[in-house]
Amino acid sequence: MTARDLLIESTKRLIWERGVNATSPGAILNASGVGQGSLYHHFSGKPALAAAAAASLAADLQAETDRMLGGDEPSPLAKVRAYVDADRDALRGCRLGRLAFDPGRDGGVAAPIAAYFTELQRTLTQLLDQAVTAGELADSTDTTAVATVIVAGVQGGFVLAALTGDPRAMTDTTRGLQVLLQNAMTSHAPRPRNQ
Amino acid sequence: MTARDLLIESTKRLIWERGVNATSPGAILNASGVGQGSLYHHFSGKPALAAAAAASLAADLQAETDRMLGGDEPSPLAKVRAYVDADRDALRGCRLGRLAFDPGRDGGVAAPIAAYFTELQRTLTQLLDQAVTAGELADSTDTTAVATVIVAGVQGGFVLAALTGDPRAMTDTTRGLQVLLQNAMTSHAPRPRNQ
DNA sequence: GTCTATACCGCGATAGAC
DNA sequence: GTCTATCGCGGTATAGAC
Repeated sequence: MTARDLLIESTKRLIWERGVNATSPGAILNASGVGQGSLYHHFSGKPALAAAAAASLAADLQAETDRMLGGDEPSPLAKVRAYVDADRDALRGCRLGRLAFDPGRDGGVAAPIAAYFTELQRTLTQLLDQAVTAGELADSTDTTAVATVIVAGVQGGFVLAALTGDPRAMTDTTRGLQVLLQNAMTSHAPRPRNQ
Repeated sequence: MTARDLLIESTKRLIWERGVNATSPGAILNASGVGQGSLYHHFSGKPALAAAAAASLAADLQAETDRMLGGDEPSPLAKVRAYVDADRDALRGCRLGRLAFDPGRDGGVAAPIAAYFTELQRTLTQLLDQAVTAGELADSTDTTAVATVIVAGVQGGFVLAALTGDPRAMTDTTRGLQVLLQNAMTSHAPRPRNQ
């Protein structure tokens, strides 16, 4: 493994554990076993290295969600349900979401993260639209709102689990999201509104 | 205002803006106009000051939610709906939730925050239980899951808004949560007067 | 109680040898 | 390309005068 790759891999791991701001070049050099000169040879400085690591993390997550939400096999709704129920290490936090309020999240780091979440929200909305077309969900379903609350719910599950130290915050949250999807299904279509 | 209070108020403001780890004693002294000696006279160090500020922030939020969820006037479900639709400055983040992955969130800071969220989740669950008893929600409602996904959804809305720079992430999320509550209502329940 | 002066250390980066 | 040596700066805290 080249020094450049070692630096990126170590930075990715440290960013997941402590965030960008709290990850120092010294810690990265320690973790990677690379000398200081290599860092500043391959990158202009810490911000550039952090940006490269963030882009790689975003690519990793993108690949994982693609594997879960792509393909033609299960129904659109089943894919969304699978995303909600995916295995998550609740206490470690989302590799990207945990950086939302990290002071080290400058432009270079922020861009790939924003792109990942925008794309995830778009993909889920499309799947929900397909589920409506396929008759899996009621016609009246607000697919944008449902897709957003799913992504937000998962991120908030990570936040609550970390804050309380209790991973059940995540499982309770995803159970609530499944209730939302269940009640949106056509067999349980919303009752007529009185008015 | 005493020096001690000035220090706590300035620290609260800076913690909201940058988090605990990225708030230095120097910045606090600058913001408060207090001398360095006063800080270390009233507090053993930065961790103790941060803990006092976190406790004060938690008390502020507790008072705000008490005002919204307490009293006997509106129905239990209407209170929960009001919490979901409360005014929020999405891009600034939740004063407490944004600290979930802050490396400076040590035991002294973490405890009052965890207590606030545990209590909020408990209160919402109770209100939802009352709503079931009152016939506002279906008997089969998983009140723990719904309460948790509401708290998590709001926190995740903050996260997504910050990550994408778009406050609509919060409004889309709360709309999704209202759909969840709407679909959990019983057909015979009186509808809330707002929306 | 509050102030200024001082100290120590690690962060982030540069210089220049090999 | 990689290494070690060095630098300036700010974070965090202590000392001691007033």
